[in-house]
Amino acid sequence: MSNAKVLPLVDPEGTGTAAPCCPPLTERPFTADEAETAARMFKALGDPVRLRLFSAVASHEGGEACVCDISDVGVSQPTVSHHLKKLKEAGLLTSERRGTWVYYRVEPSVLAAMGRLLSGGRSAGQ
Amino acid sequence: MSNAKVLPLVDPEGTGTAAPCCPPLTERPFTADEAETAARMFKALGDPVRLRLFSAVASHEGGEACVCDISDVGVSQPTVSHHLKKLKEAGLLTSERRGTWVYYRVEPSVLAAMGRLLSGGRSAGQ
DNA sequence: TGTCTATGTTGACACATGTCGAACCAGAGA
DNA sequence: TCTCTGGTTCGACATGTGTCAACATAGACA
Repeated sequence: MSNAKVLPLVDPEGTGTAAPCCPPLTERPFTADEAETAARMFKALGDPVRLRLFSAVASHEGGEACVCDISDVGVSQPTVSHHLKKLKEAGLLTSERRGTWVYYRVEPSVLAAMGRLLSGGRSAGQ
Repeated sequence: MSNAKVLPLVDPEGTGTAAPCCPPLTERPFTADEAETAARMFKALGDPVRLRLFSAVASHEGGEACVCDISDVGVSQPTVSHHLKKLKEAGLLTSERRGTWVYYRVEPSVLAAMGRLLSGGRSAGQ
């Protein structure tokens, strides 16, 4: 599975110079296209198991973790793999095989962009 | 429909003093309970139609809008109503009837808390 | 080479979700 | 009171999603 088809959700540098997928939620009504793109990210985090997996990876040292470290979320391993794939398809994680183990890593720029999307860059109070 | 059953997702003031539902995603692995709570919010925003509705309300003057202003999202009015109800149940919106029209309003503190959750507690611009 | 362990994939199933039309409810105004 | 308009709820349906068991694959090691 290639990581090449990560969605162009955000600017890779997180600088805000390259246009992210969407303006802050409070800035203007989303177009259908913007909503489709952003909803994909939110939907990926809209499952408790995926949220735990994502949080486990994000909070692990170096922002990466092998599957063996995070697969204790109460579901079978195929299910864990399934959810990790979903997170990867949403552009929130990337994976890399190193020997026996597969390591998953967060995309910090995506996290930052989603935070910006929600907090409007300002203090979220409009 | 009462707004009384809004979930205790975040501290109502957005000050961070009252404990929000969850730590930043990057701080520690979510517990099953934290994940369940936070996933409800993300899932609510994980649908394009809901995201457009929410963005339309959030970007409207005063942070509130009547249904008639935002129901042009390409689906029938019952469906719009259905999604607005979902957003309300997730604690992202509140509603109030004023005469003929029903007005929906965003919960700024919820937005801020979600931004904080994603950006690790810092100012979301990383 | 063969075997073992760690992951990913496939197929199938039950359940949740998005959508609509029709019916219903709440105010406004005549 | 009746009627009109804005909005919600109900019932039904098609689709999407989460889950697992079983199978397949990749690398390590003997």
